[in-house]
Amino acid sequence: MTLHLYDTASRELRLFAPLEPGKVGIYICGLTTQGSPHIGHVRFAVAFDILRRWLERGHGYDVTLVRNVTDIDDKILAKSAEAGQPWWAWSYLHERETTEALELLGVLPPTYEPRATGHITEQLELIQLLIERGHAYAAEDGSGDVYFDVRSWPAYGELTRQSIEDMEPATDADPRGKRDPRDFALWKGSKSAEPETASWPTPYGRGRPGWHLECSAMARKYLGDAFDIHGGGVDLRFPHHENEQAQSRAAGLGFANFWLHNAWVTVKGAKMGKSLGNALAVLELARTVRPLVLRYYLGAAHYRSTIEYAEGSFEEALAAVERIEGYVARAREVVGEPSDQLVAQARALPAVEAFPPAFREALDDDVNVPGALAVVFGAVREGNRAIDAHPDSVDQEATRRSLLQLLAMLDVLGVNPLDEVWGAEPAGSDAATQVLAALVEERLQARGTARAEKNFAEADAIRDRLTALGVVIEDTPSGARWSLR
RNA sequence: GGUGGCGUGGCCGAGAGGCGAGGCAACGGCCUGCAAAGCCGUCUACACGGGUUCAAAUCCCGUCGCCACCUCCA
Repeated sequence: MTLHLYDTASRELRLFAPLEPGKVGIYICGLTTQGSPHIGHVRFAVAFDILRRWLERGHGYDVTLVRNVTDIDDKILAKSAEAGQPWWAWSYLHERETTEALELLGVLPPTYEPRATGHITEQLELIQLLIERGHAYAAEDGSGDVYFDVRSWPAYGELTRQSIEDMEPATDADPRGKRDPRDFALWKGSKSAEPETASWPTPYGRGRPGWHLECSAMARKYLGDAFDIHGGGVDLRFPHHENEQAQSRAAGLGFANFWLHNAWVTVKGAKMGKSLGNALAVLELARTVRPLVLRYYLGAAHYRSTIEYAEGSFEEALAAVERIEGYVARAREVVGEPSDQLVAQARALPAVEAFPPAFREALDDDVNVPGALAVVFGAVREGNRAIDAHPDSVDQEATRRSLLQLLAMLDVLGVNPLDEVWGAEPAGSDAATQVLAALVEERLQARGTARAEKNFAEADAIRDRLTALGVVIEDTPSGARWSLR
């Protein structure tokens, strides 16, 4: 019961305890609505999905997960203009694509998903508070910009341990009405080239949200002045998270208790990016790689370790997934219960019964998924061994317990092959599937007859034919089993 | 210049002073008519150079290489 998480702010593993007993508030940055998501973009969602599931299933916390959508920023305005589309259409299109990608990967929906443009009032309130407290000012050049005054906040830089003096001055940034080049925009005055719809009236003139303020305002609204965990990708530490913390704390809010940051997905050592030409778009990839395999791949490494994508990475993940699925299928045959019932029972299992100590220890140790997977594979080996030991008289009750425990563990990691999110079972109830099953059974009977007559040429021909069509045959003591590849 | 991180077997990827994580691949064996799946076994690794210690992949010092962030970034 002692969960430790690596807090980026203190750079150490800290014992996690919620601010309010039994409840955990999490705010995550990351939804990209500038373009279609690639697997690097969605890693954060998988990583924090596992944390969220563990907090709920392993610790029984009531989790409120807020995942924001920053649906307006410089890039969205620029890209949509380039594409000749309204910025809001552009943003919403990509928001939907991202949501689709995350659902495909079995990421549980957040409790709420607030949009920056839906919280203008809350942002203006926060600006007002910062101005009153002497930490923000409206630009004196009449641009309508409002800046955070970094010199007025001595703690500025504390999250990433940087001192203002050592920072590279922003060479490309427009100094405009800034008192200090490192001051950042809370609010951006509308420019003449920008669409009318991208601005809102304020006491400082028409304008739109800066990049950081929306997170502070929305976290405050839904999670309170202080909340438990703030997450996002490593690259967001500075400036985004540093600025969020500065503006929230300067406004007198406690803000995040823990800062968690996930690492990148890289290709040949370089970060993945559309502009770099090495991006693997999730929705495209999903046409050739099963979503469950993608999910396994993205979740299998520790969240703070870089995942290095290489040729064959998905094949490896597939092999691992098939190893798990192989045992699940075997055990399910022994147990003989429908998968939805098994999943429900595994989910209803009390945490102490569901999770072996080694599994619990691994996830309690800063969400050590590789360690947890080692327990999973150990369970798979044990289970296979138990069935192999007495193939003719398998202990049904023991197999059932082992299977439920395994499913519970897989469920926490979001890679439960029986989970309905991965789609219908091959042995589904639709007409086409039933016809297929009947036809395959017929061929298998013919093969069985041929084998009984020791006509192996004929038997192998039938098997080869089915294999070529994508039907995998496995002989078991109780007869041949088939599955679709 | 500042800040943070990384270098582990053929590959991926945990661990963090003694006890061979795990997955994939390969090879050998069991099982099988042959396969497939499964099981058993083999491959005993920690960038380099010093140091501390009874004991270092792990701690300390140095070196080399790689990456991220420093106001667009998952």
